[in-house]
Parts: sequence; structure tokens; C-alpha cells
Amino acid sequence: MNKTGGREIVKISDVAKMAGLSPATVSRVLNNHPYVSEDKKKRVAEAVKKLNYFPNSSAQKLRGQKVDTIAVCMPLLTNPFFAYLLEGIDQAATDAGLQLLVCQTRYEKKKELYYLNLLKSKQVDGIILASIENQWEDIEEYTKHGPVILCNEHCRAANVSQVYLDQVYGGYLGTRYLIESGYNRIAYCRGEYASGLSLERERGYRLAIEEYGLSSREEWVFRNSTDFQSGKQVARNIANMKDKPNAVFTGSDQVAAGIIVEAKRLGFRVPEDLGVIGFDDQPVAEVTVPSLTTIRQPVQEIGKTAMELLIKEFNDELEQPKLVTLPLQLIERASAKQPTN
Amino acid sequence: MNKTGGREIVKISDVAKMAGLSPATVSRVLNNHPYVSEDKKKRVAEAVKKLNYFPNSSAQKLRGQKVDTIAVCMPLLTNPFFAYLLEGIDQAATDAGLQLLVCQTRYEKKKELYYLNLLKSKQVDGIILASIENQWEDIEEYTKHGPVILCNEHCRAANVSQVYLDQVYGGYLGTRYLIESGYNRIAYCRGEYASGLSLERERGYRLAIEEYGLSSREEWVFRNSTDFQSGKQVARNIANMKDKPNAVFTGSDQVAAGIIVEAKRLGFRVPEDLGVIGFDDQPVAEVTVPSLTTIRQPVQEIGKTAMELLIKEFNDELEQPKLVTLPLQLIERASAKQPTN
DNA sequence: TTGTACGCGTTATCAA
DNA sequence: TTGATAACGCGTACAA
Repeated sequence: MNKTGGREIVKISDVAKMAGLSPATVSRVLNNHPYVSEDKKKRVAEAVKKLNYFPNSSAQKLRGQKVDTIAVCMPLLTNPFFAYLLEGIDQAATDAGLQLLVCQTRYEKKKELYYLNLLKSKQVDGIILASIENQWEDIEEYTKHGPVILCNEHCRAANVSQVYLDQVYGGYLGTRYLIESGYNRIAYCRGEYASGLSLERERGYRLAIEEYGLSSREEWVFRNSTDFQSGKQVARNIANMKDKPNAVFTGSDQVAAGIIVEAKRLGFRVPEDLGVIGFDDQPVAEVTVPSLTTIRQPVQEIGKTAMELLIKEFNDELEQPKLVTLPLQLIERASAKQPTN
Repeated sequence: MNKTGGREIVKISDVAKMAGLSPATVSRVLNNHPYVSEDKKKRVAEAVKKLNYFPNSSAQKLRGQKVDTIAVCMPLLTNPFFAYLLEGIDQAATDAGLQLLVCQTRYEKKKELYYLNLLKSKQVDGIILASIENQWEDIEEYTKHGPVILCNEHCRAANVSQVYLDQVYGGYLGTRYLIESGYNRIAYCRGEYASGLSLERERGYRLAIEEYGLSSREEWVFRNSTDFQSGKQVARNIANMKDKPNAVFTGSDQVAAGIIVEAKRLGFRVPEDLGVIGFDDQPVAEVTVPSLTTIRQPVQEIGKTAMELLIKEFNDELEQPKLVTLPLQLIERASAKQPTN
């Protein structure tokens, strides 16, 4: 027995002493090992209860060489997309008895590297990256210290398991829909700062533009639009343009909602003067007026699949990294129909 | 040196050997102790780099008797209120170099107790409870094993630090506003299942009802309405009533948004036929049409303050538990004006 | 200023 | 079926 900060610390040897047994036997009882007599089991159980004993997790981790904890890196949890992604990850993690560490990179390279170091110090057994801030070459070395899974983001250079969507197609799909609805001057809002995901979506956007013989303008491509507020800013910027787009394809429903709210306030009619498409199909897509045409991602499934892949890596069930592609789907609502011109 | 699963494990003694020093000296260099010659510092730094050494976190934790990790318990992170709360907590935690463990109770008593046990096994140094599922008497014993902070929820019986809002007043404020706007048949949506918070808000609701000589009906009090979908259900229920309320006071903006969307679909005019008030003032409150009158809570500040209080407890800076009350504020928008009758 | 020796609490191995 | 022993990797009291 022992004291620290006024709190008593009961250890396995205390239990052993009280039960008149060795620590080894107590440990065996606690861990349900075979070959322990019922008698001793009972004596241990009693002592454990009497002393209010709990095994020290740090000691177990040191001894066991694993910590049953996963780091989940994402930019910001207040972005509902990532909240739902985490929810998917958490479901699978909880089922497997794994803890999750919150790792918000806040779009900072430094923070991402800091969290990757958790792997080196063995604070976590593995990492799920739901976003990538650094170049892959700077991340790669960390993969030597434990499994890293990419989810949501996709990186060709990375030789690790990945769960992702065809973002090029997503960008193409949304843009094409706008064009076929009759819009011809189409703006694009990039979700995150220079992420591969945004770039891919943008490629799809340009693909559609070109396929239909339209053209884009530099000022129609908005960078760093990630939330509701920045969406409002986009609408204000559009209002101030001489050469206005008549539709916007957006990287998130939040941004789209911000655009719709502010555009209406500024006198635009949606969808007549400005068509809007979102991404994700989150609850807010039903709330906007007009309701939001959007591209549904199976968010929770992405997270769940990523976690399951990670668990397989723990169990050496994967010969080599696995790439999983999940489908996306256009959800047609009112925000992108019938342009005026 | 050593191998596990094919990965080499470098330990402090390896560094010591390479630098021609004792592990103790290496440890001192690593932890910036005074009285180490520049010469050895350099030699250690070199060896560390050459061997790619990283201290093992579990060993440090075992030795140091603390883990620099906090458990944050909340029902569900996909509820934006809790996402923002966590954001506040995370800001303060990151500043203090503390890690956060995701603990979603999913409204289950069992899960909450499971997470509280992290304190006993010393997997976390402290716990922030952003919701309470169990009776306080069942939680109390855990407080012997480390600091527990209540935030958002308030519990009179609990002798621990708490950060909260005057929910009775919140309930009163919203209800009174509806009444003074001319509504006289007011329904109420309880946020969480039987939480103290919901009950307090309900008391405020009843206070206002009585003060103005109105009356409520049992069927006008909706239980377990926590998200957008359940809000839609509430609207459907109202539509099916013979004796319909003409206003609803709601425990969250999500629920309110669901009510507005579905009520409109069912032919109600908002606010003329049905006034709606939300809670939190989240982005979605600006998105609904009509925009949502709501009661603003300083969400992030609640979280931040809770974390700061926890840190003070770690440093023994608190003589006794501290109760912090934060203000709430009614934000007037369009969803609760001008009833027809 | 540096090194030796020990303890943090647990569990696996080996011998009985 | 049980117990003694060692090792997980680190930090620090104590001695030098």
C-alpha cells in the first residue's frame, strides 16, 4: 500500500497479501487464465472487493507493449462532417475495446506532426488520418512505428490502407448537374487548405466545365471555405463581382448554407439567380430554403471501415495495404434548378 | 535494443551506451535538468538522433504517476452543442499539454460508469462530465480517485466543481418570450432523457406558464427530443393532436430546426400558426426560415472554464469545489413572433 | 556534475 | 495448479 496526494494506491501485491496468495495467481485470476482453482478465485475476488483494487493501466500498458488507444487526426470537430466521421470510427473502436484520442490539427502542419509523434512514443497503437496537412514524404517515416490509415483523404504516394471516395467524380457530378440544369457560369469553393481532396474535387469541376465547353474564372474559385461563416463571405464576394457566376459548387453543406443565407439577404434569388450545390447531405441540407441539392457521402461508413482496417492491421490480417472506395450519390433538391438565363 | 513485431525498440539505455554515459544522465538531458555539462548534452542529442530514440510514454506514465490525459464524457459528438463544448475544452487542454479521450455515453448509464472507471485504473488524471446519466450517489465514489468536473449539467448534491448556466431561468426566459409575443398554448421539448438540466429548464417553463395564468397539457411535453429527426417527429405529433399548441419551446436548435422544417411541410405557417424557440444559437439558427429565435449559451466558454478548473484542481489551487455560473441571452429572430390568434 | 541502484505495478516464463 | 523471478522503460534519491 502507498499514498500519493492523499489517495491510497492499492496494488496487486496488496491483494495477494490479503488473499494469502502470490501476485502471479492474483493476476491470473484477474485475467481469466485457465488452471486456477475455484477456491483461490473466490479469495482473490473477496480481497479485490475489500481493498477496492483496480489494476494500474500504465503498468499494464508498459508490460503488454500496447495501449489500446488510437489517435484520430482531423482538422476540427465542430465541422459536422468530421463529427460524423468520428462517430463512425468510435462505433468500431468501442466494439473492439479501443480508446480514441482527440487530435485536432486545426489545419496546422505542426500539430499534425505533433500527433504523429504519439506513435513514436507509443502513446497510441495506431493513427487514423482523416486529413493531411503535410506532404506525404514528411509523414511516411512515422508509418514505421505503427499502422497509419488514411480515411476521407486519398494519397497516391502513400503505401498505407486508405478509405476514400472518388472525389474527382464527386466534383464532376456536382458541376455537371449544375450545367445540365442550365447554369453556365459556375464557381467552386474549395473545402480545405490545399488538401489533396480539394484538389481532386476541383479537377472534377474543371473536367465538367471543359466537357461542356464552358470556362471558369480565377476569381470564381474560392479557397479556404470550410464553414458557415466563410460561406457567407463567399456570397458577399460574389455580390461584389462585376462578372458574377450564376451557380456555386461547394465542398460542404455548411458553406452552401452560408452562401444561401447571405445571398438571399443580398437580394439574390436561389436558385434562379444563383444555383447552389453542397457536399455531404447533412441535416442542414433539409433546413435551407430552398433545400440543398448535395452529394451524399457515406460518412459514418468511411470512419467505421477505416477503424476496421486498422484492427485488421493489428491482427496482421492484411498482406498489404488495402484501398477501399465507397460510393457517393447526388441528392436532388431545390437549390440548383431553373436558372433565369 | 529489442524487437517486437518486427519493429526495433530503442530505449534510454541504448542511447546511454552509444553516448558513453549512464541512463540517468541521458534522462536528465532529456528532461532539461540543471547541472549537465554542455558536452554531454551534445553527445546525448547526437545519440538520440542517430538511434531515432523516443521515450516510451507508458513507462513515463507509470513512473510519473500521472498520464496527462482527461476523459470527456458526453452523450454524442454529432450533437453540435457537444462538439462546440469539446472544442472549448480542447483549447484549454491543448494549452496545458493535456490529451483528451473521447467518451460518448450514448445516454447509457453503463457506458458512463465504464468511463468513470478510467479514473480508477489511472488511465486518465481527471474527468469532465458534460452530461449525467447516473444518479449522483452512484458517481460519487469515483471522485475519490481523481478530480471530476461537472460542466453544462448542474447537480446540487455533488460536492465537485461545476460550470453551468441557470437553466431554470433559460426555460423561463424562452417561455415568457413566447407568451409575451402572444402565444398561449405552449409546448415543451425536453432535451435529454431525464437529465437534471432538462428538468430544470422544464421548471422554468412551468414557472412562466403559471405566472401568466396559462396552463399546459401532458401531451405538450415531449421527451427525448435531442436532434433534427426527433424535431420532425414532434411536428408530426403536433399535427395529429386535436388540441394543438401554438408554440414550442425547445431544448436545442437542432430540434427546433426539425420542427420548423416538418411543420411547414405539414402546412403550418411559422411563426403565425406555430412559434418556435431554440436553444444554443448555433449556425443552423440563421439557416431556418424563418430564422430561429433562440437562447444563446456561451458553449465554448463553458468547456474552457471547466478545463481550467480541472487544471486548478491538479495544482491544488482550489481550497474547495468552485461553482461557476455563466450567463445566457435571448436572441430575437423571426420564428416566434405574431401568432394568428 | 555524473553514475548506481531501485521502484513504479503488472504479467509471462519457468520451475515446482 | 501455484509461486518466485525477471522484465517492460523510465526517473530520481543517494552516493560519489
